[in-house]
Amino acid sequence: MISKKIGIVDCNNFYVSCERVFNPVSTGRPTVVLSNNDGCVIARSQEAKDLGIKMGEPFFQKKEFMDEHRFCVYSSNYNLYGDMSDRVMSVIREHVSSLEIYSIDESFIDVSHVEEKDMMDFLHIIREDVKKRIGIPVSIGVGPNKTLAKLTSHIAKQNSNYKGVCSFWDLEEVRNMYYGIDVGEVWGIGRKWKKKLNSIGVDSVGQFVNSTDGWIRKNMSILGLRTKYELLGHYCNPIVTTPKTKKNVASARSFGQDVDDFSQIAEAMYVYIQNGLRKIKDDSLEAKKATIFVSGNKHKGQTHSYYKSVSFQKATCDTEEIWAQVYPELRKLFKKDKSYKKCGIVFSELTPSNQHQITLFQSSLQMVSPPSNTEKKWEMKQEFITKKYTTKWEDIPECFV
DNA sequence: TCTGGGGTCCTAGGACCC
DNA sequence: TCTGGGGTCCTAGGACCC
Repeated sequence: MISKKIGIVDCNNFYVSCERVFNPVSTGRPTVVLSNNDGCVIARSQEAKDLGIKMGEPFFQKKEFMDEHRFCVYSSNYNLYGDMSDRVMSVIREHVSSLEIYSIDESFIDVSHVEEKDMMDFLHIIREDVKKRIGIPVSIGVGPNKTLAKLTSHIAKQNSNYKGVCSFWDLEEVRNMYYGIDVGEVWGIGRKWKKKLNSIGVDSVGQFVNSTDGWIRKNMSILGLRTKYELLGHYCNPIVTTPKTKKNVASARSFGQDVDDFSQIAEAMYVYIQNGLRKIKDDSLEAKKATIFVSGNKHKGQTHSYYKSVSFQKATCDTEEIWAQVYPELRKLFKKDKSYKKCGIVFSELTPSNQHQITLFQSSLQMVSPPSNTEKKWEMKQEFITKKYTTKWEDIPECFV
């Protein structure tokens, strides 16, 4: 069997790095990017991490601290990050034959053709090219499979001597290193499984790979077992270069404040439907089913959450057609004596838009007019949003020489 | 005042059929 | 009417990822 060489290219502190390309003032200063509604921290610069800011920490709890330490704070700007991501990926693609975009800031690459002795040089070239042309720093880890590529890139980040790139084949005594790495660092082992493993005395990667197949299979399903075998060097999880067709498309948001007025919810839902449909149309898809939901503010102990699925007669991506069927259900879900913090829609049973099923009995739909504009209490808070530097003409930075 | 959003996969259990 | 086993399909829930 020819062994594979798989790499993971990972943008460092991606959202922060994107902001810094256009706001160099934040370079060197502790910097964070906030989730929608400026709710919690979802990206941190190294300086912010060093000051103890945690991933997912509520912003309002740290605001004062951040003011004191002269933080740069940004609302998330997904137009910018999405476009910067596309640019990073296309530079990487120039260097490899096979690339899987795994998330907005990560891609797996197949580098099986590169000799082990040449690997580090090869990785440095990619890293420098992305930095030079796009301005985004990346880390790269390479190993015999995805799980080990991820673990190797973790090792690279822990130790600055690696200068952001690390090859499994340059590491000595890998299996011994496993005893020094927390099992929770492994890709595929999350909080719950880590806790379960700890409870039987398994704390390190080394101990995990020595756990029995039976226990892992029973407690962590086939996925946990696959992770163990990848840590042992097997190749179980192939690179997927053609993007998988989506199975679900969701559009949901928390409101800027609690809302108890049906017209507000209806307007928000209408906007989210349009939002979701835009994503569906971009992929040339249509939906046969949609699930709408409304829910209370869980941080105020409100646990109410109501949802309802609607199956359409035929797959569609027509806003009015969907609204006509969703609106009456939304009306029924809404309870007058409750307040709500979030609503949304998940489209499922997606099919390519050119495959039209002929419907024999098309019942006529009672169209429902779109909601009229309200004062938009539901709109999300974005106090620190930057411009669409790369995707909107008016926002393109000017350069004075 | 203020606590994100969008995905995938696997499994157990219920419904239903023969 | 009662009784049993096995197969398939669907869904909700739970785990994971970023």
